[in-house]
Amino acid sequence: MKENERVGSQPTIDDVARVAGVSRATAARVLGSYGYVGADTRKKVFAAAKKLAYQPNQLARSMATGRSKTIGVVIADIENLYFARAIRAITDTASAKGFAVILATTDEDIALEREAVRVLLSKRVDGLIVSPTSSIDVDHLKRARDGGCPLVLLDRRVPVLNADTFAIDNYGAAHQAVASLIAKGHQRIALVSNAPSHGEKEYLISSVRERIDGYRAALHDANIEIDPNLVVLGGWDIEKLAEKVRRLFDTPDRPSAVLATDSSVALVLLNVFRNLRLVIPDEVSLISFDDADWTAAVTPPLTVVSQPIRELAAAATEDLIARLTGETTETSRETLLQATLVVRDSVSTASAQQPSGKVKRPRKASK
Amino acid sequence: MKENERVGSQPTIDDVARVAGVSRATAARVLGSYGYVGADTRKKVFAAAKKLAYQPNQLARSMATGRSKTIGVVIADIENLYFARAIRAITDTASAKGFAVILATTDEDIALEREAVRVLLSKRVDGLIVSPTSSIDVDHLKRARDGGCPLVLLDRRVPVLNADTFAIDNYGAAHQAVASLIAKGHQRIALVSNAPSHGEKEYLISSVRERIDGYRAALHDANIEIDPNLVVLGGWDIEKLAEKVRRLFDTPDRPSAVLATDSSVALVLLNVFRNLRLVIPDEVSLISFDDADWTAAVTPPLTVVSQPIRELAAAATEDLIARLTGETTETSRETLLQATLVVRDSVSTASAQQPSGKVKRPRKASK
DNA sequence: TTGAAAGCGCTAACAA
DNA sequence: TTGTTAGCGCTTTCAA
Repeated sequence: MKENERVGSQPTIDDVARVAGVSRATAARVLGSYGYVGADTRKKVFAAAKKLAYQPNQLARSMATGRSKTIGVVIADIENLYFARAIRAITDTASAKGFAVILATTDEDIALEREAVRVLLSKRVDGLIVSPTSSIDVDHLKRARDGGCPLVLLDRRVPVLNADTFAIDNYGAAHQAVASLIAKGHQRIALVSNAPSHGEKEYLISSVRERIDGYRAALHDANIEIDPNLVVLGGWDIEKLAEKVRRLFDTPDRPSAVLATDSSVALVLLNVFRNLRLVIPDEVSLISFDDADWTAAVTPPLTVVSQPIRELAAAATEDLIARLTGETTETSRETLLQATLVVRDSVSTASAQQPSGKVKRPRKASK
Repeated sequence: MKENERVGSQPTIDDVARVAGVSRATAARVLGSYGYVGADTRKKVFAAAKKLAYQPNQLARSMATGRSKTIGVVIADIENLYFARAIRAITDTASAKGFAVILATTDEDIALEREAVRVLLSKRVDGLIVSPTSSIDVDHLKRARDGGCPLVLLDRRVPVLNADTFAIDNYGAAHQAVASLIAKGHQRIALVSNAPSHGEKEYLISSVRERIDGYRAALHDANIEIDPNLVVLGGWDIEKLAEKVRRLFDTPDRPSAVLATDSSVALVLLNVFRNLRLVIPDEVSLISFDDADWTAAVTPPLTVVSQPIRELAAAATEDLIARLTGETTETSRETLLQATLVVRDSVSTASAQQPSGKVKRPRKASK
């Protein structure tokens, strides 16, 4: 213990100034690297700072400048690999630019999302990256944005918010996937998602809505009649989803192919198919969104729609930080990245599939 | 725009006080819910606060109180499901207690870890949860702790730090897994990990070190000679690890069973085995740490060591917050949770395994 | 029960 | 080039 150090507490800029024999303002100038400072004054200050192991207090700095060098990230579920990758890209990009990341998780619960935004705002994050749970219930986001907190949307679009948006071309991706199925002769193609089924179409998160639209369009383009029963939505409830899927596939005129909107859904399907003793791709073909690391390791390796989520998230973060730094166009823009179909072995031509002992020809359909 | 609101800026407690017609101190008392305040004064203040949509500035509050209601989490890689689950449990637990979480990722790079700790400290987090990359290079952690920032270790132990630690009983878990393999008649059992191979044993992160110890002990207990070549370490490099594994298994006297220290390693093994056309469990048995969601979906379903990481992380967070709140014993303690072996179908009895056309080296032992 | 005033550690005019 | 000083928004003695 020496000089003016008080026990326990960290040294402040005043301590540094005193040890260096200069005024606080001067010390602040060299430590904050702004303004003019004489060469040897600077040296003295640095020496003092090192001697005291001075670490600037970001909190105080934030108070004074009004900027916290922190961004808030609001996302549904970090255990979902897709979001985990996003968060990883965000933290990497942010920390490379000197920003820290406060993470909040909502579990697709709008109340939690609202609360998360409130907390982040109270911590005075400089900006927000959010993947909104609802396309409708966005007042809290609007307020944040209007209150001066730059907002960037990731993965999901909310046009009314008029915010910079970074998303996948979900329509195109689904269209392409379904078209590839059709090209293989499939006609009865299902789409399975974890999203909520209740409420109006507008309530669906944009990614799922767009995938359904792409799915429909592809069928329509091929003059295949659309059977609404083939779109199954789970409402974020894995058990329920599994049950619905089981019912759909436990019939003679079951779909011959299915598109899963994310890898956790694919897992559910894999499970159901195993229980039903349906073999992929001989009896049912499968394409899933998300190139999760395990999709290539199962038997057979899964054909997937690979989404460039890392690039997307990195771009979103850079955009946000650019806005924070002021280097920005005023108008909000939307960035759409293309997904790519990674063909592996979970799709077969429909004609080669086993009708599993039943005659395929639909009779008077029994519901 | 009405009254004294300034454009853009958020209302402060002074605004509330003015609108309510009381002093700032009084307003602060009711908004911060401390001290004595008259019933109707309180009502007036609340009314004013609601009218202005007042949101307290946590930054300012932190400055004044010296506590930020934020904890820092330093972890290797969020894309690893194990850590993703940990982070999820941490954020859930923390936010339930009113704490936010700043996340930093190190990629097992000690320099990044040091930098992350520095940044978190400068943001004045109230406490730190870290899963240290090194058992040796921990000065930055020691300094943080000594500097008055409570520190809790997660998943990995560093005895010299003398910090509260929450970890799995890795020794026991590995011992049990290997013993179960031995009980099935396996003798040549490999252990494969992603951890770095260079340097001394002490450099290994504790989890892997302990698993290796448990593995050795189980072999030793069964009087099986230990072959150092059967422990392969990858150095966080997936490609290199795959190559090493390929070499190990592309020989006639390849191991008949293998223990993977995490699910990403299992993925590597699955890949290598597929290329080598080794079928599980007929030709090689596999047990992996981590009950990742996909492990039950592959063929065959994998026998795994399920680690209660969520419980562990939640307990760590609660412990940290308890320390922050002062309800704490002075001494540091260690919490060890048991892992459980989830038996599925990736292990067969050694005698049933195909020697893949080669004559098995004659051995006396057979129990 | 309330108010006045002194900080928390830093930045940023404004003077010197 | 450097120092003085007034905040940032809140908490918290100490008086009243």
